Amino acid sequence: MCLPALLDKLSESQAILRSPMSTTPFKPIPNNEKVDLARFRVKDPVEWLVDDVVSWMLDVAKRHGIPFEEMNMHRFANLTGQQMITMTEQNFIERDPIWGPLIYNELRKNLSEDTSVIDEIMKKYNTDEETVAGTSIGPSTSFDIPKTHLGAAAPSPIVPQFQSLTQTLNQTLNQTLNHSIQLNSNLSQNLQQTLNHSLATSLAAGLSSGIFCSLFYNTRRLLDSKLTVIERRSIVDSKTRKNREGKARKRSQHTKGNKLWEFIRDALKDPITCPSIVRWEDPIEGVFRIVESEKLARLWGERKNNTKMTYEKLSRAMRTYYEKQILVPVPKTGLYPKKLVYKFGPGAHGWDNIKEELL
DNA sequence: CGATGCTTTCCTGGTT
DNA sequence: CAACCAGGAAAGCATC
Repeated sequence: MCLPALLDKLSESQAILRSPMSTTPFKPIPNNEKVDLARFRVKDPVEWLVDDVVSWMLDVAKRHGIPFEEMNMHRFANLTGQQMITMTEQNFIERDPIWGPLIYNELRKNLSEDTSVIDEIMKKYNTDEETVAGTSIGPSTSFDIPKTHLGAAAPSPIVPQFQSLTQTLNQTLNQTLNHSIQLNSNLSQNLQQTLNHSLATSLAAGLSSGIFCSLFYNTRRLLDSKLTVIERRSIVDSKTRKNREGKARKRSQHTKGNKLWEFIRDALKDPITCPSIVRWEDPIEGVFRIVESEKLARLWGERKNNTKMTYEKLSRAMRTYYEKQILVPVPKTGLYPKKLVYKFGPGAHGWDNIKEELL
């Protein structure tokens, strides 16, 4: 995230507000530092990052002829779309007494039908979170999950599928979290299994991706709030791995994070490249597909400053990962396309978001 | 400066 | 037939 860069943009935005939004996409390099002021247009509000929120607000200001400096932009500049969706009109007014209602209404306009359900859930989530915020965050052995979080709530318009899902998730979470108190070393794995379970269940229930994103996001926040410092430390300690002889592992080489599989993993997280160039086929299993092979090769070449990179060469490098189990063969189940599909293996890490955030 | 790890390049042959 | 896959061999390059 590069808020300073955004604020720099804001200071230049007299010009931005006068001229039409640029429709020229930025060079699709993952993790680049540029701020695409039009990117929010191609995303659902629920997917907006902090940059997107600010871009959107600039757009609102422009459309309504509001001098952007009159908006309390800084009061919104640390919010993601997901967080913004959870806010009430009053929350908007608190942040900007003058333009709050307008910004609130503009956001409502952006939300699709699906998000009315998300909204309902998130409102409930917020209520609970305020309660949680008032309690001690210190070490605790209680992992009680607020009932209203996960479905056993007062009557609501939430669809039956969702209620069923959230009940399942509630049970699984409680089981896993309580079990993890005794088995700290397995905490990370358990959490991951829990989330995988929730994902599998939601997919099985045929829920829309919007609802799933909301659920997944809530679950992550919930788990985060429940993890104690001690537990986090135990996870970090477990990262200090040793080899089979018990000796400390040699410090890894090529620490620049410039490995091909990391580049692809990061491309799968970047809305600039995913799903247009690479996309998940099955995020639970780590199965992904290369959509635009030559474009991906070009991007990889740019990253390595090698204009001669081709997909043939990139794929050869990919195949060397089978030995190290960074990639593993894609199951021939017929579920996936036969070409351009790969699967992350135990040697790869960080492709699972929850794992990434916890470690 | 050598060892090491990670590609990169080239290649042959097979599959879709 | 083009595009992709599999993997051997060797070279290149950055880092330790």
